[in-house]
Amino acid sequence: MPTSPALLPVVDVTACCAPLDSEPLTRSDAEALARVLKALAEPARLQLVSHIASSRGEVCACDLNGVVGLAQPTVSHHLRVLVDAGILAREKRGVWAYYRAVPGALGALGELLREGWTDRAD
Amino acid sequence: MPTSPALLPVVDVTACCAPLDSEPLTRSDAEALARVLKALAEPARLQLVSHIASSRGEVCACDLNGVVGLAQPTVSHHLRVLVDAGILAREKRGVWAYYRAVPGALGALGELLREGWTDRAD
DNA sequence: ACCACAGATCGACAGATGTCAATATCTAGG
DNA sequence: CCTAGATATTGACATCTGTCGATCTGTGGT
Repeated sequence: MPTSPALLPVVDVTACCAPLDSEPLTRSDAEALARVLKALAEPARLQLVSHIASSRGEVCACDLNGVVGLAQPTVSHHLRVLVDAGILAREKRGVWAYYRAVPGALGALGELLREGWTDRAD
Repeated sequence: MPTSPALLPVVDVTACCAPLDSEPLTRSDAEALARVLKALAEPARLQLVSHIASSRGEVCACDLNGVVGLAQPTVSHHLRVLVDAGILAREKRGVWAYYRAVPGALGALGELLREGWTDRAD
């Protein structure tokens, strides 16, 4: 296999813990969850993720440089953080790098937060 | 007025923005969202929130000091961050402080993240 | 081989953040 | 009023984090 081998880094947010309100998080679960949340908890990264997600499919890094008003190394850094967290996936084709949202990643995170808080009215 | 007046700080995460994958976040929306996510993106705070949420109802601060292995001022600091973010609400009765989860807060956040990522398979 | 360009990495720096000891504030009893 | 106890606030400190300029690493074309 010539090109990029991995396409699913996927941090296991879903495997991290129970719905969050069913039982208290252990320290290590909390650390795992915090790692992913930290990756998201930054305005520029939220804009990048939102831009990529709303365009459905992949986005060239060259387009992302313009999205937030930051220098190219900074954007590259933010994208790296998001990839490391399993939120985005990167594929390099030729000179260009394409980013896409990892399917289940943020969905699982959302579920985790939503579970017990939306309408627990019983 | 003697006692505590407000009981619903409630940061408007829900009013912040569209489902996140429908259109790119503006800078200010991203900043608002990041503020709330930053409050959550810390292991100790996640444990505190989880502990409070899983016990349904209110929890005395005196019980929370033991939950994470941190000094009392540190726990107080973390709780303050969570209250400021609209995730927890505090009510002081006598010498004791009771914390509870703000009903819609994290639910809305979860929805926001979940919306476009779970199974967008069309 | 060379050049031009896209993107990643490095090094440095300012500002934010988590932590705790010490102290302050407030409440309830005596 | 004074003491005891529970939280909150302050000050200091080390670490983490976002930012950018400079540089490195590739790829594609000539």
